[in-house]
Order: sequence, then C-alpha cells, then structure tokens
Amino acid sequence: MSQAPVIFWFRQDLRLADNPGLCAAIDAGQVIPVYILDDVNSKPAMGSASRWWLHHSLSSLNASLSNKLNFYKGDAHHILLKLVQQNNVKGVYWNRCYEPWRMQRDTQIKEALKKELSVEAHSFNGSLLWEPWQIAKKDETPYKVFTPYYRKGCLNAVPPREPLAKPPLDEASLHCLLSSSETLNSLALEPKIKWDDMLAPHWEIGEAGANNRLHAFLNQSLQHYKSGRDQPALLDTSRLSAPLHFGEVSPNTVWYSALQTGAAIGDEKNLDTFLSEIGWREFSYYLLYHNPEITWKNLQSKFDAFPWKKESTSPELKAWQQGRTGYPIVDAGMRELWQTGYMHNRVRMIVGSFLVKNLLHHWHLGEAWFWDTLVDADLASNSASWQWIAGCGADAAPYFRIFNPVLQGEKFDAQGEYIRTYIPELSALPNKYIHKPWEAPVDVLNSANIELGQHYPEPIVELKASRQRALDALASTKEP
DNA sequence: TTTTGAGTTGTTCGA
DNA sequence: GTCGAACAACTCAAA
Repeated sequence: MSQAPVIFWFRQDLRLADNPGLCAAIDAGQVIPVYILDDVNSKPAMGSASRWWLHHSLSSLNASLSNKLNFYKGDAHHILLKLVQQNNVKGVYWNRCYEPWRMQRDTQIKEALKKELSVEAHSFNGSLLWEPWQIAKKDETPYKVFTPYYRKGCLNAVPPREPLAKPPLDEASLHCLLSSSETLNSLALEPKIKWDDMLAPHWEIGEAGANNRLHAFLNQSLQHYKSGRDQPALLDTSRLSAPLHFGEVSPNTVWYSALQTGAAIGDEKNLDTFLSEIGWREFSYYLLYHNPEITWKNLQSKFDAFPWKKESTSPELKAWQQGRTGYPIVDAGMRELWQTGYMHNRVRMIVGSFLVKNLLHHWHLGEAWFWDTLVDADLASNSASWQWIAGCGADAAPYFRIFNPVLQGEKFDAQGEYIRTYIPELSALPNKYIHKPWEAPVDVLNSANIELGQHYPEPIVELKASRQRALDALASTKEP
C-alpha cells in the first residue's frame, strides 16, 4: 500500500468495537492511531482518579493495537498539524466530544487542517445515542425537563445507531511513524504516591473489562434493577459510568445489549428503568451542549443570591471529604469514594444533599471534590447532577427535598452492611443504632468498643436545625 | 394566546 | 405503626 496514511485520533472512545470514526479511517487507508494528552487546552484539568483510570485504559488499548498506539502530550492543535505535515497524511478521523473546551479546540483544528494543509477532518458520533442538536421541542428550542426530553424527544426520534462490529485490524492496516512518539509512561498519568493500589482491586479497566462488566450486570442485576439499584450494599448498579466516560464501551452497545437481555427475561419495568439512566447521561450532555455555562453558573439565576458557603478551607468541608461527619451513611459514601474512586448513586444523592443543604456549602465545592476523586468524573454528568441536587438546575428538585441521612440509611441499608463495609469501627454496633450512633446508650456503645468523639465523630451538625436553616435560606432568596 | 397538568430519587406531621 | 396530606411557587411543555 503506497497510498498516504490517515490519522485516527483516539479521545473518549478507547475501544475498537462500535467505533464509527475508526471504521471510517480503516476504510480510507493505512491508519496511524494517535492519543494526545492535551493538558494545555483542557478546562478543567483532568482529576487524579481519572488520570489513573486513563493510564490503564490506554495501556489496554495499546495492547489491542499491537502496541502501535502513538502517544503525545501537549497542545493537540499543534501536535496534530505537525503530524499531518511530517507524515503526508491525507485525512484525520475522530469521534466527537461535547465538552465546551473540546468543541472549541476541535473546530479550530478542523479549520486549520483545511485552510493550512488542505486536509479534511472527519468527525463521527461515537459516544451519544442522540446528538444534542437532533432533539428539540416542536418550536425547535431545546428541552429543559428530563421526562419530555427523553420520552417525547428521544424515544420518538430515530432509534440509536446499532453497534458496529470490531473492524479487522491487523498489523498491515496500521502505519508506522518515521519519527518516534512518547511512551505511555512519559505521559505521567499515574500518581506519584501509590494511592492507586487501593483502587485497583475494584476495577477491570479497558475494553474487555467494560464488556465483562456490562454482561455481569445484565446477567445478575438487570432483572431486579428497579429496587436493587437503590441499595448500596447490593452492587446492583451497572457501574458502567467510567467505561462509558472513557468510551471503553459505547452507549449503543449498552443500549442494545440491555434491550436484548430485557426481551429475554421479559421484564419491561426493570429494563425501562435502566434505559432511562442511559437517558440521563444523554440529558446531561444535552444540557451541557445547550447551556455550556452549567459547569460554573447556576442554571436558575435566582440561586445566585443563595447564601452558600464558598470557603474551600472550611472544617466542615474537610470532615465531609474525609468521611468524618458523624452520619454513617454520609461517611460510608465518602470513604467508598476515597477507597474505590466510585460512589453508589443513591449515596451520591445523600452526600450531595448533606453538603449543599445541611452544611449549606456551595455545590461547586462538592463538584470539585468529585471531579478529582471519581474515576467516572464527567463534566456533563457531574455539573448537571450537582445542580440537580442543589435545586438550582433546569430540572430542579423541589425545594423541600432534603434527604435525611438517618432515614435514607434505614431505608436503603437496613442491615447496615454498606456502613460496616466502609466504617469498620462501627461494625459491632447493632442495626438499631448503626445509622444513628449518637442515640445509642452508653452500655451499647461500650460493648461495641466505641467512644463517640474518639473512635467515631459526633454529628457535626444537627439535622432538624440544619434542615430548617436550608429552608429559611431558600425563602430568603425569593423575590420580595 | 391561554390554560392545564406535570415535574427521578423526600420528609414531617397529625390523624 | 401506618397513611395521606402538606410542604412555595414556578417553569416547562403541549394542547
């Protein structure tokens, strides 16, 4: 093959199967596979847990490309143009991303390739079921509420593209560069302090792992997803958030695999609940695309006057981050996050409500902590979800929805299994007090070897008073 | 244009 | 212990 090669630029699509951009690149000629760690343009900079996941995902991808993946670090614009020039590249292929900084950068790259080098960039949809510009109300403006967006907008639109097969990718279809690239290790994605040893046992990173996770979920949990997903001790959520974020599996593959399993078990209710969660992911991207300011600005501007605390040095924030609030379900969640890089969905809502309402801290502070510590940290989902729990999102939670961590614990972790997993110092406490150790009589605490304030903290805030404070704060932001 | 029904995930209080 | 109502007012979506 003497023809000029093409570049396939891997981004949030670290897989071979159902990769439309990669398939198109292979059809066009010999492929130079490229990954660029663009820490020049990224806003915000990638979090630590994400960087760790990315390292292993790239390592896995590189192995499935016969170690022919070319790594670069720096300004993607500069690097790509140089690569195209030096290697006589005739086309550049990628799958679209939707973060504002990425869209801006990619548009500029596309224009520069065309204008300066007369090379065409070809972009594809590899990470959403429906493009954000494809779904609109009858008056052609974007939806602001999930249910009509999903039911009327998405489900009545053209069905999602069916997954593409893994392309035939032998060594002959991959083009070797004349100049050498960097190595994966030189990207320095792994942490300097070995905290990642703690996370590693919980995950199987890469395309094969993502598919194993998908099928384990479909086989074991889909049939009781509707109720199972709410109980953090059960591990019945899909835990596909990180694989989807990095594109180790496509939402299309998840969607159609779930439909298939759902049909086989003949259960619409659980299937629909799961599919609507995929719909929520779509909705977050949709909101971000049409409202790029949601990453930093309250969608409902009346919340700009809400008296949230904004100090990132507050001792209460520190206690929340470290899982020392004195409320077991909150602390268990924050420790799960720290130890595994993940937190169960139900518990994310509880800890979010606690920070924003009971502790009256700004959602930015929670968002920033999640951004750094979650392996599935995703700009669209993280922003939209924090705004949702804070009540300032487009699709706002009602003002009175303030989670009570004791009731939530008793309802969704009745046996305290989740608490005992992440707060071993409470493990000998009977179920009756596992969600409210401060109410336990002294002899019960003694026989469980717990001294409150010593082994486990006293509550840092009183529930009833802090709930009322949040309601009052909301009332105070209203127009007179 | 106006009207109407609805809005992911809850808690508390009083009967 | 259980159950239903109340909890602001507003915006959105569609008829």
